[in-house]
Amino acid sequence: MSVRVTMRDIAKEAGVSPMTVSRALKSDGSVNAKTRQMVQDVADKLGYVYDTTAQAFRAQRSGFLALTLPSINNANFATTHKALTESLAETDLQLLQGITNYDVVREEQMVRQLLARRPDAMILTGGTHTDTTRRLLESASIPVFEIWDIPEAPIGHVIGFSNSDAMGLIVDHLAQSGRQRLGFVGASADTDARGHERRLGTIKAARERGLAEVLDLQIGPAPATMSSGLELVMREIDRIRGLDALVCVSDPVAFGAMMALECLGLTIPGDIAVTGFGNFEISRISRPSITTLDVGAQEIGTLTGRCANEILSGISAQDAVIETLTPRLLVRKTTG
Amino acid sequence: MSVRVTMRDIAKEAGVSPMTVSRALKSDGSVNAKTRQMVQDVADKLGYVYDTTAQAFRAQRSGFLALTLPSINNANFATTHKALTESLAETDLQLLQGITNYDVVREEQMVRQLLARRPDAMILTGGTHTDTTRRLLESASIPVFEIWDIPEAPIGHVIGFSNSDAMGLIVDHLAQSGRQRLGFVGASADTDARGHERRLGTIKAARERGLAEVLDLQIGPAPATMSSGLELVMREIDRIRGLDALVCVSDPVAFGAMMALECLGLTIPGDIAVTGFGNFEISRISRPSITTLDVGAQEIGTLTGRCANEILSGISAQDAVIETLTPRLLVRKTTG
DNA sequence: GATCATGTTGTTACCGATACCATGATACCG
DNA sequence: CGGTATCATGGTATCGGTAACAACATGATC
Repeated sequence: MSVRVTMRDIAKEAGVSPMTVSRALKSDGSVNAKTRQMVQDVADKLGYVYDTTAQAFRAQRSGFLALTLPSINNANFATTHKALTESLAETDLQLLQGITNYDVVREEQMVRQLLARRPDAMILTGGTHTDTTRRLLESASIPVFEIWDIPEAPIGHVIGFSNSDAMGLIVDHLAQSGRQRLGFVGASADTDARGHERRLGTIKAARERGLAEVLDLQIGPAPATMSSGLELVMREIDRIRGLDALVCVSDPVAFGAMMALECLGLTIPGDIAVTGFGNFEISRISRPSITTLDVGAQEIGTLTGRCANEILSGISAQDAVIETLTPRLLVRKTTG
Repeated sequence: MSVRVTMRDIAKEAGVSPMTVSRALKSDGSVNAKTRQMVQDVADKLGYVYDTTAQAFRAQRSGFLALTLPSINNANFATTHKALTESLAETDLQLLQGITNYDVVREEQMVRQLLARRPDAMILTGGTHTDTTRRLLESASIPVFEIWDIPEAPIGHVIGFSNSDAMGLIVDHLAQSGRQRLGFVGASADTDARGHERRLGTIKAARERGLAEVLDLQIGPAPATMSSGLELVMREIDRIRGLDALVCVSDPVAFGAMMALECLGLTIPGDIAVTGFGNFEISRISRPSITTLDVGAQEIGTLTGRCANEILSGISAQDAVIETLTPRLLVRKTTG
């Protein structure tokens, strides 16, 4: 059984031409019902498996939708991935993904590797890329989607939200509940462009609302995890004691920070408020539950999938889609 | 720029044959250094991107490593995925994944779709499959790996651990610390074969150690999440009050359950012990930290990647590899 | 009976990269 | 100087499915 069965084999066995086999298996209406059934039976008998590689090659259309993600180990991106997969379920598109580890150089490598598979479209998580990446994508002449961000210079379609503006909602809420001295906890600027946008947004919003200068607390290179939030608080507790709110770049970081704060005897939200980002499950379940932003990770995936499918199937025009989502503030127990 | 550049185009522009272009770009030693450089320059100038689809078609070898995962939104599988990706980084193998949603019928669809891409090997998470899936894989005559489980009837290679035996470690520990009346929290049997193995293992171990019959607490269909752990405790609190240990199918479930228990006024581990499974980050960071099992999710990925690469590159023989890992008990604060 | 529409099947060429073999050029040997 | 090894390059065929067109049979229509 080590040789593979092709349509030619089926054709020989069934006594028809390969073309008829092709038509029969594709349920092309132009083939006689009896012939189709016979071909189908022979195919089953021989254990035939369709060869998408050959079809993709011939049609010059791979059926792949390429996707880059910073990390697979992040519930937010996983949600987008899941929604994307589901909104593609009815189509013949298949996801082909590359993990960039929050690194634009690695992203470039992945884009190169993905483009070599001739995807029908490319979805990039994030709006920061190397020049070469941009060049590669432009000359690939396929639809490009940038999601999860609003890039300054979009390559093609955009489905995301402003990380900077989003922080305004959080800072507003903190200011309204009387907090004045904020600290921001996030990964280093060069490893997490998205997180850095949140940092800048927090600083800007605090300034606009007349709060004290934001204390910048950096936890090292991305990804920012529960552990990094916990360790940062342990390390910087002296400076943190002077604050009345800790704005965290994500929910896991907020949770880690909260565990450390409680361990050190501070009460939440009494002594200090804590906010997260992303509406991860932990923020709803933890005690106290964490005030956070829902950015519509699922909606991003669903919209992107639908939009990509419409463009690729020619239903909608190729005009650049710019879809700006508005994050939703979820006030919970960590901000009193 | 909408037509794609092929080796033929480069050949014409560089005044050589397509064959020479192929050799030059592949750094085949048999092409003159000066010619190679010239070809390379022309390729760069034209913005050429190699076509892996054509290469795969010609070579009858796709370079794909197909992988099925029950869920993308699970830190344990994500860890395996990451380790697998990393151990493949040096090779020319590319992961092609399908999400099964803990459903063997969906797995069959995914396997069919993945096989049509002619992968060089197939990695299945789990050891429970439909008959058709087994048949498809057998006639595909490629190396098959089943990971994360020890299947009763392996299809090919196996890299996993016994979910049933693993629970013995937890039950032992609970028994030694004086717990007698255990409850098991997990998804319904038919949606999570792996979780069900853990249920059976717990029941078996409790029986062998002379503990009370295990109370079976089912949270509905997989996946088992923090929310489902929390909701189950809220719903079943009356029966749970009679227990002195809650054995959970995973760390997130344990965390959710713990939050609910505390909310209802029970102390952990004073009133009731709680255990998790999988050594998710939450189990180390939460307060109290959660006693759990580390099953070597990373090691599974690394081993599988290395093994697949060795077999595919002909370094090692095709003999069936059966690699049984031994989970490691991590005693933390939820079991006093 | 000739003409034409319709339904079904077959033939040929092609997608892009490359294995295989052939060929020409150069170097080196006795 | 003829013969042969070595190096560099080219020509051709091929992988599996399918678009485009051709061919044929059948039945309907005038």
